[in-house]
Amino acid sequence: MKKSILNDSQLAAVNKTKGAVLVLAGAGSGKTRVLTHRVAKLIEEDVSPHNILALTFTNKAANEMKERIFSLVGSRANDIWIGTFHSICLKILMYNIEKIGYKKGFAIYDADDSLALIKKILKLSKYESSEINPKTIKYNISNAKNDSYNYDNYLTQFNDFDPKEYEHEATAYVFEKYENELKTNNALDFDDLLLKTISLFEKNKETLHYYQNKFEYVMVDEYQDTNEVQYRLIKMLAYMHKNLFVVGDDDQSIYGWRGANIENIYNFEKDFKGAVVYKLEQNYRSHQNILNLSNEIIKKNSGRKDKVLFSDEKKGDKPKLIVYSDEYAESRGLAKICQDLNDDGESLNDIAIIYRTNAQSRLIEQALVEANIPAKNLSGRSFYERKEIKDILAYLNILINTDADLYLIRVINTPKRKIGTSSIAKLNAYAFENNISLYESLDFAEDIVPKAAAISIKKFKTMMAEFELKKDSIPLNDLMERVFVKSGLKDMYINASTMAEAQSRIENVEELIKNAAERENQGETLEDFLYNISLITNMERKEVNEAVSLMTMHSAKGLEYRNVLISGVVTGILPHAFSANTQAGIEEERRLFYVGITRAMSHLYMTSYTTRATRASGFFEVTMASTSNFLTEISDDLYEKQETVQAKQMMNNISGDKTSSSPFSGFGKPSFSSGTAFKKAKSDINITYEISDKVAHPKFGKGQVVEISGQGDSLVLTVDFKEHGIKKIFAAIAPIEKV
DNA sequence: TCACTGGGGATTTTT
DNA sequence: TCCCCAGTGA
Repeated sequence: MKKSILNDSQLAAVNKTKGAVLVLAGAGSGKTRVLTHRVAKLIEEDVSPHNILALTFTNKAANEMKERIFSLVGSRANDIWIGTFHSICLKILMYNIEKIGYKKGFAIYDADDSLALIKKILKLSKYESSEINPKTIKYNISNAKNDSYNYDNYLTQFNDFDPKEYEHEATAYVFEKYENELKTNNALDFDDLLLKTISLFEKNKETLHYYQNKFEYVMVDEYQDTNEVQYRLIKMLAYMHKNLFVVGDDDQSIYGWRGANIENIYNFEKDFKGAVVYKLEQNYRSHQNILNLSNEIIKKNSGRKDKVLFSDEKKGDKPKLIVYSDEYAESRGLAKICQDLNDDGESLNDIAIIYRTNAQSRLIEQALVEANIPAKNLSGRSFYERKEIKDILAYLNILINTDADLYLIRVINTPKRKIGTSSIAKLNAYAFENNISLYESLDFAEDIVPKAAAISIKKFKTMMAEFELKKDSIPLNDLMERVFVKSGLKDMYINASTMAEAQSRIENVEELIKNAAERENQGETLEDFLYNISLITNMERKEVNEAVSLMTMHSAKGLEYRNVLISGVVTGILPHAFSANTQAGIEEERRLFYVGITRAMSHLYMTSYTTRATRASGFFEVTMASTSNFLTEISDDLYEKQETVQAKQMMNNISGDKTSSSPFSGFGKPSFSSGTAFKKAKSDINITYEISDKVAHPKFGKGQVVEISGQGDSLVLTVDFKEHGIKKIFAAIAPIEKV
C-alpha cells in the first residue's frame, strides 16, 4: 500500500484487515478512500474477490465504489459483490427464492406499486371512506417491517392508550391483506427483499452457511444508517469469519424516518467483541471556514461521538447567507449566483443546488431555464417512475410473471380498450373465488363481463400471447419496440398530449429500449433486465454538456462539489415542520443541514427568504418566514449575511393601496390566511401594492376587502365574510422584483 | 358501462 | 403541477 496517499489513521484502518473494525469517519475525511484501499489491500494479499462483500445504501455510492476499486485493482473488481443492501439481497433471492415458497420470476413492487395495492385494499375495506391516508398506511407497514414486526404482532407495539388507535387498527387490517396479496401475486416489495433474505437464511441453514462461508470479508458503508433488519443481515453474514469492517459517521445519520437506528453505530463495540475503532477527523474536502460553520452547527446535537473536523486548507471565503423576499426571488437569485460563478470560471458541473424537499426544485428549475442555465436533477421523479416507462415495463413484467395482478391492472385498459373498472372488478372477484390469478381469469371473460368488454379482453389476451411467443425468439429491443407499438401505447402518447409531451414520452421509451439493447449485448435476458432496473432509480445518462446539479440533501450525501448552494434555509423547511416536534426529529434535521454544508469544497451559499407562499384550501397563503434557527442559534461571525434590496423593502415598506380587484399576477388566485396573509405585485423601485379586494380564507371562506390600513410593518385588512361577518385580518406584504 | 371533463386538493426525506 | 374524484354524456 502506498503510504503517501493515506494519512496515519486511514492507513491504520486499512491495514487492520482482520476482525471487527469501526471507522468513525467525519464528512470529507476520506471514507470511501479507506474502503476502496482496504479492498485493494485484501486483493493484494491474495484474498479472492469472490469472497468480498461491500454493502452500500445508494446505487450512486455502489457505483462510485466499483469505479474506484476498478481503478486500483483492474478487472478483478468485477468479481467483488458490491451493491446496495437491496440489490445484493435481490441477487441472493434470484438464486434461492424457490426455497421459501415463491416461484421463479417473482415480481418486485416498487413504492408506487405498493401504494396502489394498499389503495386497492383500502377501497374494499370498511376503512374506505374514513380519513385514513393510504400513504400513512404504507409508511406504517414499511416501518413495522423494518422493525421486524408482522401483521400478527403489529398492534403489540402500541400501548392501551394509543392515540392513533384507529389508524393502527386500519394498518393492521391492511397489513394482513397486503402481505397475502403480495404472496399470491408472487411479488415482493422493497422491504421484502431484505426480510425474505433473512427468512431464507433462517429457514435454510445450508444456504446461510454457503453465503457465510463465501463472504470472508464483509464491509458496510454508512453504517449509521442501518436499520434493525439490515443489522440482523450483517450479523448473519459476518458470523462465520467475523471480518466485519464498517464505516460511518453518527453526525450524518439521516434515515431515522426509515427505521435507521443510530444506536447501531454507538453499540458496535458491544455487539462485536474485540472491535477496534479508528477516528478520521482530518477533512480533505472543505476549507476551514466551511468546517468552522459545520462544526458549530453539529455541536448543538446531544449524545454524539465527539469529533471535530479540521482542514489544512485555512484560506477560503466565508459561507454566505443571502435573504430574499420570497421563494421566487430566491430561485432567481440562485440562478444568478450560478451565472456569476460560471462567469468567474467555475464549471457548471462543479455547482450543486441542494434543498430539503423535492417540491422546492420546481421553482429553481424554472428560474434556471429562464436564465438559460442547463441543469440536471439528480433526485426528482426518477426515470423509472415515469408513467410511460412504468406502462411499458408493466407489459414486459406480465410476460415474466402472470401472477402479478398489479401489472395487469395497470395495462389492461391502458391504452383505453373499453375494459372499465366494473369489468375489472368482476374479473377480480371471479379470480378470487376460483383461486386463480387475474390473468388466468381473462380466459373466462365471456362468462363474467359484458360482451363488448369480453371481446376486447379476448383481443388483449391474443396480443399478449403473441408477445409471449416472440419473447425468446427476437432481440429484446425488437420485442420492446413491438410491445410499444402494438399495444397502442405509442399512439396513445402521440394523441393524448401536447407535441412536446408526446415527444418527451416517446424519447424516454426509446431511451429505455436503447438501454435494453445494450444490456442484452452484455448477456442479460428480459428477466435480468427487469430485475436489474427494478432497483435503479435513475438511469445513467451520458451528460455531454455542462450542467448545474440539483438534488435533495438526502441524495447529496456522499457527494462533493466545489460550489454548493443550499436553498430554503428557512424554519419550517429546514428543520422541516414534520420533524420539528421531537428533539430526535430536530437533531436529525440538523444532521441533514450538516450533511448539506459539508458537501462544499470551496464556496458555500445558503439562501432564505422572508415570506412564503404556500397553498392552503386552494388559495395561496402568504406567511412570514424566517431564516432557519439552525443558523440563528449560532454565532453570526461564522457566515456573511446579505439581504437583498427587495427583502429589505419588504421589511420597511408598509403602505398599501386598494388598486385592483384582479387576481395577483403571477400568483394565480388571490390569497391569504389567518394570522398571516398577503401578496404582492408590482414593479420598479417605487413600489406600489396591488391588492385584490376579493380574498379567500381557509376558515371563513370568500370575502370582500372593505378597508385597508397600515400599521407598523404590516397591514390590517377589514374583510366582509358574508357568512361570518366582518373581521380584521393581519397581513404582511411582500413586494416582488421587477420581472 | 365507459370515457371525458372540470374542479378541488395535496406535496419530507429513499431502496 | 399533477392526481383524484364526481358528474355527465354517449
